[in-house]
Amino acid sequence: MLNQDLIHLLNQRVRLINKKLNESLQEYGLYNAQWSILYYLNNHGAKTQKEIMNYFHVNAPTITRTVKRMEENGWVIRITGADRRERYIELTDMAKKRYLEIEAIVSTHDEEVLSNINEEEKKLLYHLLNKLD
Amino acid sequence: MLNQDLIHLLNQRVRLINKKLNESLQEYGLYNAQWSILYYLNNHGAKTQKEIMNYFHVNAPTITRTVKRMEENGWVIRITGADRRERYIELTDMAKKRYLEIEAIVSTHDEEVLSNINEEEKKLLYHLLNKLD
DNA sequence: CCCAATTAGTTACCTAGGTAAGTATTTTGC
DNA sequence: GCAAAATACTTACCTAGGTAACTAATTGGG
Repeated sequence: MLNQDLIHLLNQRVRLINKKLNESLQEYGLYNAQWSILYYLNNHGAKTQKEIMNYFHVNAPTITRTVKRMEENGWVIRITGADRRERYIELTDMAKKRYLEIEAIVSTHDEEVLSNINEEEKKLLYHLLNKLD
Repeated sequence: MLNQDLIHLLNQRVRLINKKLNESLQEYGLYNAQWSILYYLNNHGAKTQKEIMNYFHVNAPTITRTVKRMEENGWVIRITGADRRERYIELTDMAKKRYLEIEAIVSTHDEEVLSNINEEEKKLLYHLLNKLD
């Protein structure tokens, strides 16, 4: 088992999963990264970009961009905080309204991706991925 | 164990692995996707863009772009085949010369990534990833 | 109290992936 | 044998990730 092959496979699987998810989300004009933020905000309430950044372990410009697209498409609004450097990102009523419907679609996607893996194997996979440096 | 969490983790790990690899490759002006192609061509000889595409399960424009960058930086040359629609991509002497040195750096990276995982776990991880749809 | 350092976010520019539509060449079917 | 279909690649434009350098606002130390 070559290390290279394992990492290669990891990359391929993630590419395919995201491609498939994007196809499922297409009818909503949403993309995978945008869905992730929608999910996070719906379940944790309004957050600053810094908090979103830390949650996803992604750099600041990525959040600026993705949130901007979501704002343009009416999914979120940006509210300046008490600390006026901060921007709180909040779901719009439209986003809250459609959330469950979209979640159902994403859940179906996730189940398909993991359909050949049982609960124990999921735990194992999670455990192994967490061991990667 | 939520499906979502597992897929989320998968994405994060791949992001971090590629980020780290890019840092290691920076001194050569190479990026992860370019290294993958360098590796493939070194070990399999000159290939058409179609063959590279099929090997990596990636779309045609991605290969066009990445190969173009590699050509600009002197890593490969593109040779029109007998079928004049085809472009054979071939490593330059410079690329062949530096290959081993770069491979050593990538190997170190791969070993670091997998340092907490033993041989049996690697096989298991490989097996589980292959079960993803 | 004020100026330097820190922090939150933005902008500009890079690689890497995707789709859709186009060009040039080769194959195929009548 | 030629027109239609298929194939290899390219181009234009999209999202998503990265770094570096910037602005604006807040904090902290002398």
